[in-house]
Amino acid sequence: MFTQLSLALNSFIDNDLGLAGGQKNQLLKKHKLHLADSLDKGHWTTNLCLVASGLTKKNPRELATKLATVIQSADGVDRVEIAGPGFVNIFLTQRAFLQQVEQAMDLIPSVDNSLQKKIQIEFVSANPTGPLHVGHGRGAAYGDAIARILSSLGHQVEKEYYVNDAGRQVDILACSIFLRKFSCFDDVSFPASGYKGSYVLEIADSIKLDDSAPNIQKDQLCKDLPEEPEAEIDELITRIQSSYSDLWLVIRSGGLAYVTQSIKDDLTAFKVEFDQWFFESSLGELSDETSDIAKALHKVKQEHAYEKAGAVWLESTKFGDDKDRVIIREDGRGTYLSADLAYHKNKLDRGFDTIINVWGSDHHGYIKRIEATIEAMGYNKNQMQVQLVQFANLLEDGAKVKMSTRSGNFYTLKQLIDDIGPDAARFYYLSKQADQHLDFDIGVARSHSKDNLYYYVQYAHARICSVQKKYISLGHTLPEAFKDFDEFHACDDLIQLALNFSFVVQSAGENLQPHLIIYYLRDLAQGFHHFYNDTNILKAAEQDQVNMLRALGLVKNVIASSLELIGIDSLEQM
RNA sequence: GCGCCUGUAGCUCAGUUGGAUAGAGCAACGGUUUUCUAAACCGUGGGUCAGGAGUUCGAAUCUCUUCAGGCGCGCCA
Repeated sequence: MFTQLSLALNSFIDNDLGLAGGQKNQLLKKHKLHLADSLDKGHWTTNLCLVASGLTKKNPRELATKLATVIQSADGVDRVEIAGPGFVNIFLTQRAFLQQVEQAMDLIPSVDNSLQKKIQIEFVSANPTGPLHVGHGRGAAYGDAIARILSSLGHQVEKEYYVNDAGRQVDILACSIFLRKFSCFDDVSFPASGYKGSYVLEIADSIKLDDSAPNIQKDQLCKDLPEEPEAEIDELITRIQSSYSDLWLVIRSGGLAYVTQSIKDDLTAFKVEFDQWFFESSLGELSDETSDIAKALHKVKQEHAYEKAGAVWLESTKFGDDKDRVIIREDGRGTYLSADLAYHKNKLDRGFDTIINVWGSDHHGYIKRIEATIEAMGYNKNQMQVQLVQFANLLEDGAKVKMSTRSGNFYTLKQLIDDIGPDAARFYYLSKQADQHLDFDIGVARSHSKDNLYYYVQYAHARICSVQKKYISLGHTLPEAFKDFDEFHACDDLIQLALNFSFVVQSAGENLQPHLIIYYLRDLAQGFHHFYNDTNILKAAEQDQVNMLRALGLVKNVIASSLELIGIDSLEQM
């Protein structure tokens, strides 16, 4: 129906408005044809005449009168009303209205071939230095949801995790494991900047050494250390690397492998699977001229960099950054930015139309910088889109759950999943726009009470399943089409809501906002519960039963599909 | 100081590419079950959309400004 009505609108635009090309394009872009939010405004409604009146300087209601006659002649249109300042409300015949349900079976229309894009989404990308905590869960749920939504719309989507395995943080982890494995410190004197979580001990235990126990000179290693924590840990790393180089490498790679695997396991439990794990180390060494990182730096150094105080600076201010940035340190090592620059070059060279970076919102100051490096390398910064995800406050019965990483004592994502299940967790992570603060109350998520929106939605699905079962047990088969439906009105509101599904998905995809689906689910579930309480389906006239079951079949599919788009399984019974 | 984000009902938030009387959940109060799952439903009260000015046929939405809050501003990652 949408297509037919669009055609009618277009013919009106072409034949009756007499607009020049530029104005016409503006009109095509700005006007809307959408499902009415309430049936007393018709089934479909358009603001075309209001927008057109601004461009043609004609009275919107006069335009509407003309448009009404054009639409009136379209197939399936019962009547047309002009409302308010010039809205055109379109009422379909009941037959045409319900036939939309049959057409809606193909629930999500793919975008046109010409608009299909190759998209890469990079998300989570937490440092491999410990288990994922609940803060990471939101990024995981968000990235995975937009990946599902975009691919359902017909885009080609690849999910990637960037593993920072080359930096100092991993050295600190390796050092912490080393110190634990050989009990170099007690709990009190353990270096303040080391990782102190109990998982470090687990890793230490898991690493089996081939040789007989190595002889570690603890006194030598631990004496005369600097007071300052950062300097202390750096000094320890240096000493271990030089005195026990083979052992260091074994522990470092073993620790990294262990943590990476545990992150993968946690994500699997959360139903997030990545297509690609990209290791920072694969970009190579700066000293190796053939490496990706050396080549990328070479490229920007030629035109957009200079030397100052022994370091190499990128002229990022030329590309809108606040200040220039160091890319090669005084001591010759690269900065984090240099690795990221090479990583983004690598991503863009892989031929994606769009790369989406999902970052914690504390990184927002970094956006301009990375955009500048992308432009400095000669790419278009608009190919990259950064989506910020704000950290979630975890509450338990109204009180904040402590998340101290320093002590190593924190609520992990795995614990959350074990506690309330991956589905409820995903649901609540996505229940608010990603770049805004979220208060996530575990008590509510766990409860089986009416404050729990997750169960409210699932209950609607389960209730439909239950009615269907009962209906089948009475000897019927589920209808696949409406029957003699010209006068069937019992499910009008519900159907109107369900038909909106494909528009919601499109909007969620265009704006990268999965929370729109959550709110849609709530509205749809509400519409269903309302109908269900109002109507005794299995006591209705037989003809109506068939049609109700048909309508509920649509609603059930829409709920299940919506949930699937955010990575949640629908419940058949509760 | 500079930059980004936020301010909507008692609370938590939708609605922000300008559209029709600003919505929902919770909380409060009052109802609904011999009936397909009451994890549900119905009703009542509750708002200067932070304040002010502007643009427009029309502003919670756009512009300017004031106030309040959050975050970011390393040769860290």
